[in-house]
Amino acid sequence: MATISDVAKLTGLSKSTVSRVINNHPYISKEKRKLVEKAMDELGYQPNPSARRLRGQLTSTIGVVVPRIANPFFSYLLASIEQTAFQNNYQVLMFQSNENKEKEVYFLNLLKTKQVDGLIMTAVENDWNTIEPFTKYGPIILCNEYLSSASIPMIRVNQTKGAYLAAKHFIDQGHTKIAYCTGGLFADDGKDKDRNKGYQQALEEAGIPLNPSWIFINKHSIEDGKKVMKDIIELKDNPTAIFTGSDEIAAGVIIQAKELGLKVPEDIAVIGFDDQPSAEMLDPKLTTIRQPIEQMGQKAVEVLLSLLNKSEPENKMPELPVELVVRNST
Amino acid sequence: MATISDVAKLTGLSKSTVSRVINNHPYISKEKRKLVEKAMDELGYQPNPSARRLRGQLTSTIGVVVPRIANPFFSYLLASIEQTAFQNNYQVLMFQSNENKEKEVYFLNLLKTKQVDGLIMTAVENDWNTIEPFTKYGPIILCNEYLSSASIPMIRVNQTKGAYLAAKHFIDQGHTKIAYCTGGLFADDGKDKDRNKGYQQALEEAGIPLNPSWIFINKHSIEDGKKVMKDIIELKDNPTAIFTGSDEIAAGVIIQAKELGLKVPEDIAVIGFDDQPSAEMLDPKLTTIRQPIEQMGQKAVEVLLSLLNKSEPENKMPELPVELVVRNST
DNA sequence: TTGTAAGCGTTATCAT
DNA sequence: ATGATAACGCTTACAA
Repeated sequence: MATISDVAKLTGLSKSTVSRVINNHPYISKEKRKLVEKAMDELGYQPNPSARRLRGQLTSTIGVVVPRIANPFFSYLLASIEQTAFQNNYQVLMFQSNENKEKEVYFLNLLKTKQVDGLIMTAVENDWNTIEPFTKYGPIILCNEYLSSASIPMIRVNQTKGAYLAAKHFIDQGHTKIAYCTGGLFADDGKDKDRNKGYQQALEEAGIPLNPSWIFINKHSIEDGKKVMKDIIELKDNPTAIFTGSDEIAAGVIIQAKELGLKVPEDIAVIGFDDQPSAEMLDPKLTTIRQPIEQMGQKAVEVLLSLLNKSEPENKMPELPVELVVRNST
Repeated sequence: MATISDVAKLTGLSKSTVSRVINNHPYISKEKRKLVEKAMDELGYQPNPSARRLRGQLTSTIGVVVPRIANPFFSYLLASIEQTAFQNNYQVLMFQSNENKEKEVYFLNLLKTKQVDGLIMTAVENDWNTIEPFTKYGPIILCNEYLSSASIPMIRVNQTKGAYLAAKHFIDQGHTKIAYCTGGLFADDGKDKDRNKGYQQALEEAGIPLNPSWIFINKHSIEDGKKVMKDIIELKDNPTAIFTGSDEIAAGVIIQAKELGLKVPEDIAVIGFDDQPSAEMLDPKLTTIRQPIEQMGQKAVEVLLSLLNKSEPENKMPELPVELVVRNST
């Protein structure tokens, strides 16, 4: 590996001059610049990032925490983040928290040791009190996640509107018995409160009372979706429509419904959330709420980088738009 | 951030002694060791990885190159790699090549600058001559990818057997007109030659001649699958079965077949490759070849780490088993 | 415009 | 068993 000294030696100049060329400092004669550039090329020279980092200069790596990368939502988000980061000459250190608090803390420590310059968290497991102390070592931002107690940038979509659109769509179609799944609890705080609010709001506007036996909490996977459908059919009073928290749950619901001999949407209408490729694979194709995943990742990187460059981002709390995509499950 | 000097100062010992404690050197009195450990704890000391790296010591990051992380196959693979790496105290720097040769070279350079200690490539864009020179900076291994000209470890599944099983399954069901999709070319070398071989072998054994108009090359996505199905229906002589190169292509084929009013498997039987969650979402559920993705990622990390520790891995070229999963599309 | 030298946090070598 | 010191590759005062 060629070092800066090799370049200096080859050109007969000092390390400082070479460094200045590398870092695009002003006040360098054109001829020496050319000379240095030629030498760097010849030697295949690349600055050593560890040295730069140690010296307190250049930042180049951002960390991204996802719960599980195999979840398509997060893999799409990561794809967008990596791409945007790369365009800005940043690399991405990727972690799965696996919904494990200790692992999350381990990652946060990487900020402390400057392994990463900043952190994008797409989900958080610990509470804010645990995370807050790490913010003094580097910027941490939330993307997709929401923490009401935190005061750091959060990139998110208008979840309330998403849930509202879904419920409203059902109501417009004449449904009044509308079930609801959430990944968290049906409570007034927590990350799902916005969606809960949207759902409630639409019902309220239409004068439809809430039926607690149609609310399903802590649902995430395809299997959960199947289970929900099984539970629904056991109810005395069956809902005619269900708004699931994700396309995955929706998939489970639809698969199970068909297995039970039910017709979608005639017997039960289904709306998902995310608009993943699987939405098109399902039969009937899934009506769902589209999240602007690509935009979310892009925005997250932009905000983080502007924080790293000490310039305040224009908007630290952008709220990205959601959209109802009507297909055949409603 | 506390440094080693802070610890030295607090204990009244030298940096050397502290360093020895950190690195578990022998010949340290129990009492000083305790003393140092206590101080490190108090200060919340963490060794600075950049410094260690610069000093040519400790390694802790592996790089993983995938084509597109949003592709479920690769997101599952990455999930497994990250998890295994974490269990071994390694971090994962993740890159998407986006099938771009230059970006790939950029990543390879990270090995040169010791940003990553080793590299797992799950697909390669450049040819071996371009990649080979980088192997002198650190171990590079292939996982899922195969390069006949290379002599580095390759973790892969028995692709030949996978394709053979699929074709054989069709034949056993009485099919003789069996179409085939590949991500590459239908040639004697290249990454898909093993699958091509398996397909041909099964046909040959059954005395079925190859029909070139049923061979589709360079197929990858759902859209490609739809296109293939459209092309098939235009043929004078229609195949009755198709072995696609991935579950994604299979999804496209099935979706399009239904749109064209064809019944799967009655009018056309379909087999995918991978066994992704989407295989269960499709209607009919997809018969497919299951790859042991989790095992692949795990094995890849194990081999890479043993290379990093200079110990030869027991088996540098493991070939993992595939399996036919019969569902309703055949 | 260019060069000299100090220092970032570690660990290895050489003393003691 | 412990300590002093140099070196890893880089950037940045400061000097010239």
